[in-house]
Amino acid sequence: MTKTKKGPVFTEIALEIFKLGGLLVNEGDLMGSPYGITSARWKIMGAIVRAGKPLTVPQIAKTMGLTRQAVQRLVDVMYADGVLAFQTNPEHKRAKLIKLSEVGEEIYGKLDKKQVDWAQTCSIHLTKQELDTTLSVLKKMADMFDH
Amino acid sequence: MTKTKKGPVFTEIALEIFKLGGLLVNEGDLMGSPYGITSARWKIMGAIVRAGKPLTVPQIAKTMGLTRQAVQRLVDVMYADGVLAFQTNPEHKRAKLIKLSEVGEEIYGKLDKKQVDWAQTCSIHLTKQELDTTLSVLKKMADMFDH
DNA sequence: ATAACATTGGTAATATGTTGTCATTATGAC
DNA sequence: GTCATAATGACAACATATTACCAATGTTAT
Repeated sequence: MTKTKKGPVFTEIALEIFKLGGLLVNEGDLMGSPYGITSARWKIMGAIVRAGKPLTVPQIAKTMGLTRQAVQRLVDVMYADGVLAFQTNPEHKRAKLIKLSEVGEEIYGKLDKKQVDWAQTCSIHLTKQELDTTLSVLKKMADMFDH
Repeated sequence: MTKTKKGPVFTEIALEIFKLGGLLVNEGDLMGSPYGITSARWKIMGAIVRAGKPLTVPQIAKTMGLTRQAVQRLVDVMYADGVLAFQTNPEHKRAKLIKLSEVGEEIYGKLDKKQVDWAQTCSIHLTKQELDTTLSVLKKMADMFDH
């Protein structure tokens, strides 16, 4: 009896993550559309805000699990759109630090307020324990593949 | 006291799902690369196999949570590559039924074997209960946004 | 200091996915 | 049967992401 029933469940989880990824992008796009912000751009802003300090492009990429090229592209268009600002990096001449512009800060504030309400509403029918377990499992999964 | 601590955890879960989505695509691409199959194409094949019968493009899209256009594009190239085959639909002249070709069946068989081992290995450090709870939460989340 | 190596930015090609639009074919109400 | 409506396929424009490559800049070992 080497078989377990865990493998198939793991597979179902993977498929559900694929589906949910798309659905969550939709949700984010909807919430951000009044401000011209897409899910991808919102996540860039979030990575910077959550870090509590300006970040370089590779640092943002690392945080989000994306390639630096993908982040670079977004950062460039978001700078052009005026929601991000650059700051010279005292420790590195080439790698500029990225922060939110004043406009970006304002937009992010409104988005974040919306998002907090959204998350609270979404979690009404889920228990704290269920959510904690889920987050713990997802983190373990990410660690498993993160290298 | 209207505040709960569930919202922030829900938000963390959403961010983890974004990251895991990318990591899982990588895993699938790696496993499929010996057969020229990417994650996206593998999932199309999986949707058909798991249905147990040929499906139309919109049916595949519905199953996977994608738009029919995205699926149509993949189905067309996979037909050109010879891994999918068409079958006239007795109940609908316009919507052809899609099934795996013989080559597709053979490739899928090998992929599936690999994937079963992979899922079992991945779930070693997770309990059945953790996995069940996680799947349940993810499904509830998907239902929440599925309309 | 210099040489080897790693990091960063930039660019291009490709894959995946969305929205929007149009024409065609099915379906259903009457 | 006819007409309004829905579903399907086809196509285009765009957004997001990857890999691959090159040039420029930093870092480290010697």
